[in-house]
Amino acid sequence: MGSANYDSSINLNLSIGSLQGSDILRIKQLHDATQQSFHDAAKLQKADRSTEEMRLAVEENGRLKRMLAIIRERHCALRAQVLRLMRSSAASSSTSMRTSNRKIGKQEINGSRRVSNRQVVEDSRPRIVKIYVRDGDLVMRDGYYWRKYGQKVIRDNPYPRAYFRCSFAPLCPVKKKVQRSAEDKSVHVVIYEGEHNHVQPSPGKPLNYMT
DNA sequence: CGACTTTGACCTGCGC
DNA sequence: GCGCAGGTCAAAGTCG
Ligand SMILES: [Zn+2]
Repeated sequence: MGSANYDSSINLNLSIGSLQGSDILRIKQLHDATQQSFHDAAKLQKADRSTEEMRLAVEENGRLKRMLAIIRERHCALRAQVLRLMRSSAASSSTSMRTSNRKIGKQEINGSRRVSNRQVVEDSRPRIVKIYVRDGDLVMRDGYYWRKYGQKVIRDNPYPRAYFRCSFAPLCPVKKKVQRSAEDKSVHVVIYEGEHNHVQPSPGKPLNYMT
């Protein structure tokens, strides 16, 4: 069931400002543990196919599933918190500008893997948050409900840009644009615009997804 | 049947 | 004013 290359689909590297503390570390550890367990489970299933082992594997699978759900929920919560933080810190943008407004930590392609991930390019009054999210094929859940209301092909970009509106509250003015990076297909550029006027719906439950 | 996508048409700001 | 590019509308379609 679980595949050995599962790690490619869960790639939570949240590195933002000063928030990359113990939370991310903990999630990473959980993730690694899950990965290890997936490996073990796969090995078990392949090694011998006695029903006892099978039962154990199924049991393990259930536990792992639960663990994964927890991880996902925490990841979702963390991401929402990051968004909130960015928005609230954007409110006090009078004297102290943030770090370099341009490129913060782009990609340091030195050895093998790029570590770039999320960066804020926040600017302007009406709370615009731009996020570069890289996560293979993990569904992008940010804890809100979105209704798609348009899609356009942007010049010099082979991939279309999708327009979403927050549909949790009918009066919520928040909009969201999603578009893929021209070069790296695994990078989505998400632009949040506006501020929610309602509480966040239950995080981690059924939400929309897109690829 | 209601909520959401899809998709072409329509609108708008901007440079020429 | 015209044309283009980006943003939005809304009718028709899809799904549970
Ligand atoms: Zn909202």
